[in-house]
Amino acid sequence: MKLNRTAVVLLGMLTKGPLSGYDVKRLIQISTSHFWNASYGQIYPEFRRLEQAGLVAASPQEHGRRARTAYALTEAGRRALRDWLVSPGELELQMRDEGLLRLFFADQLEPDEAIALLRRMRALYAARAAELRAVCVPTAEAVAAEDDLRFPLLTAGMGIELYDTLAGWCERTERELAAGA
Amino acid sequence: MKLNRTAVVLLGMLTKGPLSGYDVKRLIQISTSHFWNASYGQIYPEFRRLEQAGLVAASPQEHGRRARTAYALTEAGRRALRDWLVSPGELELQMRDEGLLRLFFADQLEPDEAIALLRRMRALYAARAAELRAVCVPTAEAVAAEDDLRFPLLTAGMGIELYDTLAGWCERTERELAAGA
DNA sequence: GAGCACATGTAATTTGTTACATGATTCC
DNA sequence: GGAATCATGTAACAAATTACATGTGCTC
Repeated sequence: MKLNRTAVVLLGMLTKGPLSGYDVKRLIQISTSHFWNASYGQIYPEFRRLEQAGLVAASPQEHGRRARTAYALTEAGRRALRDWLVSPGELELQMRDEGLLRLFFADQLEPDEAIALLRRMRALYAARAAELRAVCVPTAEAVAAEDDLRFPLLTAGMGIELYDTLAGWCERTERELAAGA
Repeated sequence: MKLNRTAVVLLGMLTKGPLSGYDVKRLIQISTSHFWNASYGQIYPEFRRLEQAGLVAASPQEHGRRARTAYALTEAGRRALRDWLVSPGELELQMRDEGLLRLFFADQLEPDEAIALLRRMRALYAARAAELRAVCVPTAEAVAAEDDLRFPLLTAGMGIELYDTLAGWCERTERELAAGA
């Protein structure tokens, strides 16, 4: 079975223990969403496909009176994940930044409108950096105890550096534009 | 008519003059693709929708003996673009970085495999930075002459800074992991 | 007992990629 | 004249978002 990226995220999240679709979505939100996101509409169907392929095992549970399905990684699933992690080929790398898209066409705007746009962008980057900082604090403590959050902490750190860089660039560019106008 | 992002890219590219689908694709490749991409499968159908909405006007041309359709921005199109550029709401911001995704789950890897991954990532970031530098050189000269490439040059500069930051982070992290192992 | 956050999922739609088909032009 | 590249487009498919439907438990 050829793994798509959603499948990879699901399998990867299960390496720490069984999870439901909802659990995974919540984990993604605070961790990988900054570089790879997935919605319910992808998660639940993908779990079923993975089960059919034998890469995860469903274990129906009770949650109040409501049905709930948690999935556990199988040995085949763990192997498939490892194989994917070391597979060769182009690493997909793609960004969608509506702020930059607007800025690219900003010669259609008045100077003050362009500056206002840069401020909006900066606020967004700063907010993302703050989010990541918020999840990093408890994570850093947990890493001291056990080591398996090391790489999540690393990627979060990269995100912080990235967003800080972007916010800084906006600030400088705001000043440049203000001076030029 | 509600503009989707592909429509915005098309209208924006036309502000400098009439273009065919192929022309636009080529322009996107060397400019916006770093923060907003579009494929032929989106471009050609979107041009037809924009024409039906009266935001662009088709002018069939000869290109050798082969048919070729170039589109020009109409006044309505220019207005729609401007309206979108100043419209409020969340700015979409999303990244898909397969390298980071792999790194996030790298506790499933051997230390040297993780380091090899970081090297692959760094090579990719460096290549992207180099691409952007290559288009910046001629652009910077053109800006000196006329001013309407100012914002494209600005966004390219941001891209360079971004990719340089990421490449630098990889290099540092490679060293850290090597020391820790 | 009304409202809200938590929780689980599906269906419809939109968006985006990939593979294909075709022809013209250029360079060797 | 053969291969590579430029050029124009469509159709099939895959991926992703959004809106919806439903129920539970908590708090005011």
